[in-house]
This record gives sequence, C-alpha cells and structure tokens, in this order.
Amino acid sequence: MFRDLNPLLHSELRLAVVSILIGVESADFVFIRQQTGATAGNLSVQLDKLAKAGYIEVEKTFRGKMPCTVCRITAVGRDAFAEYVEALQTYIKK
Amino acid sequence: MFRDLNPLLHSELRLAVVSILIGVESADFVFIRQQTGATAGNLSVQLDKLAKAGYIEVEKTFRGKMPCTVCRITAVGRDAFAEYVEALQTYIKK
DNA sequence: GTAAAGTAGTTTATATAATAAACCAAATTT
DNA sequence: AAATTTGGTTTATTATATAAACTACTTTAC
Repeated sequence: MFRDLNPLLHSELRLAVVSILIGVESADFVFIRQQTGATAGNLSVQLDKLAKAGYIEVEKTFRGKMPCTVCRITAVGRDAFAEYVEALQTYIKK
Repeated sequence: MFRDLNPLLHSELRLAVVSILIGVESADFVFIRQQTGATAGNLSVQLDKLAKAGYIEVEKTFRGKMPCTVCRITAVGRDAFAEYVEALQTYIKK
C-alpha cells in the first residue's frame, strides 16, 4: 500500500532546495537561502548531502571577488524527485 | 513561497497512520501495523505522539481476551492533515 | 592603512527524532 | 506445564535537523 519515501528528499529543507532547482537552470547559495529562509549552516549541510547523493551539482565560483556557490539539479536528482512525489501520492491522495 | 510542513505529520510512519485513519471509522493497532509494515515499538511510540497532539484518539479495549488498541482520527487531526497536504503542494507542484 | 562591519560560507556541537532491540503480561499451542 | 505467540511498552541506539561558533575574505568608515 504505502511506498517508501526517499529519506534524503523527505526533509523540509532538502525538498525545498530540490523543488527550487527543478524549476531553474541553476541557483546560487544566497538565492536558495533567501527562498527557503534557512540558516546558512543548515543549508550548507543539506546541499552537501544532496551533492554527495548525486542529486545536485555544486560549483564554487566567484561573482566578482565574492565567492559564489552555484547549484544545479542532476538527472539523478530529477528522477528521485519524481519518484518521491509519486510515492507521496499514496499517502496524501483522498 | 514555501509553507511550513507540520513536523508531527512530516514523518513517514505518522503520515501513513493518519492517512489510514482518514479513510476509516477506526482501525486497531494490529491492522495499522500490517498496513504500514512498522515495528510494534515504533508504532507504539508514534501513536502516542499523535494522541498527545490530539490528532488521534486511542481506546484500549479487548477483542475477546486479547488486548486491542483502537485508533480514530479527531477533527483536529483531520484539519492538520488537510493543512499539511496543502502546504506540501508548494513543494511538489510542477 | 587599519579598525569595524558585512558577506559567503564551513565546521562543530547540541537537541530532537526515528528506529530497533529488549522486555513484559497474558493467551494459546503442544 | 513448558514453549510459543500475541499485543503491546520501555529503553537504548542511531540518525537528523538545527543552531552556534568559526573562517576567510571584502567593503566601508575613519
């Protein structure tokens, strides 16, 4: 009856991050932080987990002289998200 | 942009429990355990949390000579679930 | 030019949660 | 009547989320 919910995505912040990245070509640390309202520390940790799972790519660059961390979703991440949403339907469908 | 996800419902097992109870008049411990595949210990703990939050009612009775723990969703639980699902849409809507 | 404040993060520590393992009491089976 | 099963609860362990503290660098104000 109930499908497993990918624990990596079943986290408010990581889900929000992936949800953002699904819709854009890329997004930087500061933008994601603003959109989610997360603390920098928490965001840093969660981006790392998503990156280690291969769900996102993280590129460290500079915008002018300031460091700028750019994130992109990967095909793996996209698939995982789609599967998570599908599994979730078994819990929340009327 | 992102609505808060009620942490009490944002748990695979508690969400499954509430999801089951939404659809029936009542369900007992053994039935919920079978449907969710949870261990008895975990289920016991999570039912307790839902009960303490007023999301479900737990009635301890007997079926014949065997103890039987019957659970029902409350109006509060029903509302919380509806709100959780709505908030979740902001994360998973395309 | 240097002190103070701000930006963009990372690392570490702590609180909370999920889960499993161990346990208990009573019923059933052999 | 001993062993097993049922229906749970309690306790201990592991994992997770989060905040606090820190680092490295930049910009601004004196």
